[in-house]
Amino acid sequence: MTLDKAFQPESYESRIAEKWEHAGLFRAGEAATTKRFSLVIPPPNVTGALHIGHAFDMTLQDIVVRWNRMLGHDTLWVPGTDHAGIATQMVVEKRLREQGTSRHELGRERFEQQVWKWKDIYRQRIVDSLRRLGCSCDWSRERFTLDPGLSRAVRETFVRLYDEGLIYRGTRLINWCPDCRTALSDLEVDRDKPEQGEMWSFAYPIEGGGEIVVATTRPETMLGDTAIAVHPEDERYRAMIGRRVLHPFFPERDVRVVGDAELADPETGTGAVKVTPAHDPNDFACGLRHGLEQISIFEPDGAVNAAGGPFRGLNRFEARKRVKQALEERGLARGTQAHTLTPGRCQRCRTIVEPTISTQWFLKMEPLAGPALEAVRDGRIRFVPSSWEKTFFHWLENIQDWCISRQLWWGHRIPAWYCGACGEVIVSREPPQRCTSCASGELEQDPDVLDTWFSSQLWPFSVFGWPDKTDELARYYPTDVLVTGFDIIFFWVARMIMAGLKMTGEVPFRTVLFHGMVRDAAGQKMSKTAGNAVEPELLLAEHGADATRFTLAALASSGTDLALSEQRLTGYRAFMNKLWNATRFLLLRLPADDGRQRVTYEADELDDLDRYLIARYLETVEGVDRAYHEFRFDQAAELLYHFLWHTYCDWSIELSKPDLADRADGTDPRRADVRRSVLLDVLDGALRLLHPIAPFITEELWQHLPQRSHAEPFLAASSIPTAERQPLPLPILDDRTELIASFDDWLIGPVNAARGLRAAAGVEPARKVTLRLRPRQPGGARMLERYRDRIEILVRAEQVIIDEGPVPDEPALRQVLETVEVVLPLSGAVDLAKERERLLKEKGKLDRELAASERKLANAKFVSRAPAEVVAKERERLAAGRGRLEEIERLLAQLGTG
RNA sequence: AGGCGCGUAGCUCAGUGGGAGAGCGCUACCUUGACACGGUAGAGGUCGGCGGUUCGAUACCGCCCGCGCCUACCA
Repeated sequence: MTLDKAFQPESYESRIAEKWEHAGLFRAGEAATTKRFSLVIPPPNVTGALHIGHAFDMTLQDIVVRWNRMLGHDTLWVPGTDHAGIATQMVVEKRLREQGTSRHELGRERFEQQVWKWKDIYRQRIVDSLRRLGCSCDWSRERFTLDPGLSRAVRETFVRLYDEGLIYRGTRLINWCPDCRTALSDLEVDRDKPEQGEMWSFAYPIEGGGEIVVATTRPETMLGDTAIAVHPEDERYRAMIGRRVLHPFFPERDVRVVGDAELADPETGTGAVKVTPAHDPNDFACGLRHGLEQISIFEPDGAVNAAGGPFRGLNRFEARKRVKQALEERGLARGTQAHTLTPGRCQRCRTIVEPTISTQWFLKMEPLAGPALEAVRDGRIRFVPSSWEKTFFHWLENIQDWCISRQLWWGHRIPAWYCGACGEVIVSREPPQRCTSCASGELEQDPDVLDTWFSSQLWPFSVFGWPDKTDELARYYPTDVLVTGFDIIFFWVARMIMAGLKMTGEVPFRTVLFHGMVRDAAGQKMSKTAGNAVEPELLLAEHGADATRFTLAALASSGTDLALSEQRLTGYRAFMNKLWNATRFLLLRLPADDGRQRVTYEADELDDLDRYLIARYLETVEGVDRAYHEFRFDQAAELLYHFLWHTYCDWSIELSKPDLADRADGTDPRRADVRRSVLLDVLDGALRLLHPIAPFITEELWQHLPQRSHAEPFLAASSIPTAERQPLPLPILDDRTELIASFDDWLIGPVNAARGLRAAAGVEPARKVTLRLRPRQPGGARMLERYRDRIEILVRAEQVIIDEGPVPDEPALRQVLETVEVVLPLSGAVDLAKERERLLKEKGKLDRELAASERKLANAKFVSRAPAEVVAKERERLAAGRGRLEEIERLLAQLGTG
């Protein structure tokens, strides 16, 4: 059972995914554990395939999920998808257009069938991608927002909120998309780039003489003007208040000058504002204040309606031209000025939104916002990072009612019926048979559907069967954590909190982990139109799921956006290959046949290297454990990368090679067995630690390791080492700090110095050298003696002389460490000038450091006010530095004379 | 306009009141029996600027500059 020479993720990932699923590892409720851990997936839209942002979000979730599962919790991750009303309807309509038909031609029922087909295809693709990414969801609990159960939750919520008076039907100014032909909520209106426009002025003649000049960016709306507003204190216009102006196209219309301190600002423009109550939010409010007539001038598609008289039938932009033209012809144009403005655009189709008076369903938000604010303020819900709380508070404190009805065919139909006989509105969980008021059977259901987010906000409990009091709901709700992007903090997170508190009386989750957005290598937003979007499927195919996940985890630092680059991916792919080969090395060094177990060993059998490796491992366990606790996946990834590549491969494996080599000489077989077992146990532990981030490769490699027991058939279902609990029989060393320091001082330091000298002298890598080590501390010779053999290997020395005697005057390169003077004698000539330069550089650096130390210690305030240990440390630094300086000066003197 | 965040090596980013780190990239050398998706050694930074607090500031505070995001407004 050996491994391929290079790691090839495609050779095992799908096999492992199947094994996991077949074994039912991710089904919650199977383990009889007391503590449970649950979360719900932010359901991807069935609009299309998974994008890289999803892959990132899902990777973070799966890390949390796998980590919890390995902690022994009954872990449930509920997967599912979202119907995404407007977005999905749009893509399907686009498809229909390409096929030369339309939803209107098909009719509602057949159109809905088409969308369901679309949904089936993309749900499958999404689910496949999630599996491929390694997501350990409980697939037996997959949900879709239009499932019967979830639809029932939507109706239940609607009826309850209606009965309480929180949901109401009203005629108000709403955001209308003339292209999608539906109402939008405030959040679905984007204001992106400022655009160049004009401020165009024209005059309204005043009845009885004179004129009043107004400026506007939308001249066409003057067709719906019903007043001119001026500031009541504005001297220029005060006398005109109450006067009638003559509408150029509708002279019979009663348009008057009104005084309105809120709308009119004397500083802006001419100080006089035209008022179009039916097509502007501020004008609408002004209209209510003054009882103005609201004249809607557009059809749902944005064309001018009958109220526009001669301009009827023109679209908004054509109408603008023609209105301007007509006003010019009448001599009423009064000039133009360049003006930048940022029009509101439909989030989905980018069409400029038309504020329109319309009858829609609304949800009162203020009564819901209070408890949500409270839940975050008092810590029942924790935001990570907490900086998002302010944003959340600000939005909820200024919240507006939510327009929840949409003029779409794809979504949850509004559970309201209208009586054709008496006009009664009946809101009901189930379709009513007769009018509750007049008993007529002539009932018609509201044709509209609800905003998608109305159902999404119920997701954390609707997936568990709410409103029924199911066992699942009792066990897994409230969920523990929600992992999502900050871009939907208002759309989704805030609304879930409000809905959860309102409908269940409990918070929907205890912690919200916000992450940033995935950008391209240059830090630019990814978009299909810009052509810089990365398909997760391609990444998985090219680098494997683990390298992709590891990259995303490593870049996921505290909620900020991340720049994903190909270089990063290849780098971490190389790491996976390194890990693969380290395991391969161990497996190749195992006894050929029956002895493929890890022997048990006693703590006193461990040598210095075993103990050093274990010490570093335990250090890593603690760091990674802390990082997972704090959702710092970047730190976990970094610690594991460093430990596995550098500590484990570069030092431990390299130093172990002689012990594990097939040698007929007197190598102690017991020693080799112990070393192998330690290496295997530490690797086993490291694979466990890494598993939440890189599940496939760790599972594959772990399956190849000789197991300590068969109690844990899968790594995915095994336990993870923590600061408190070690699943492997490694000793908890209590002298870790000393072990590590000793290794660094007497082995790693001298080896690095000697290698540096080799390189400085230009010694060919293959050439063996003699190395002289002169301990500079008491007991140093004994320490060096301990590491002599290992130093010999790593420095490629044929001889290591540990020398406490007087300094031999030989041609050599030297480096003075705090603990050791490392001497590389050279049989050939030493380039004296070069060596002098090297030592001078070292001396220069030391001089600067010593000067700084001396200055500090000469400062009476430092000595008296700084903590004693800081002062002591500084004194030590000074003493050690002086010692080194003396040595270097001695060497320089020697060079000068020699 | 208000709010939030960022500015540290060529790039992407960690980090801490007590002489700055990582990954990648770069340079030189090396096909050594786990791995060239590799190894060894190196170069590279007045931690955005100016003030303040402090014995000591890259870190804390204030102001400024630059960048990004969010909310609001935009006759």
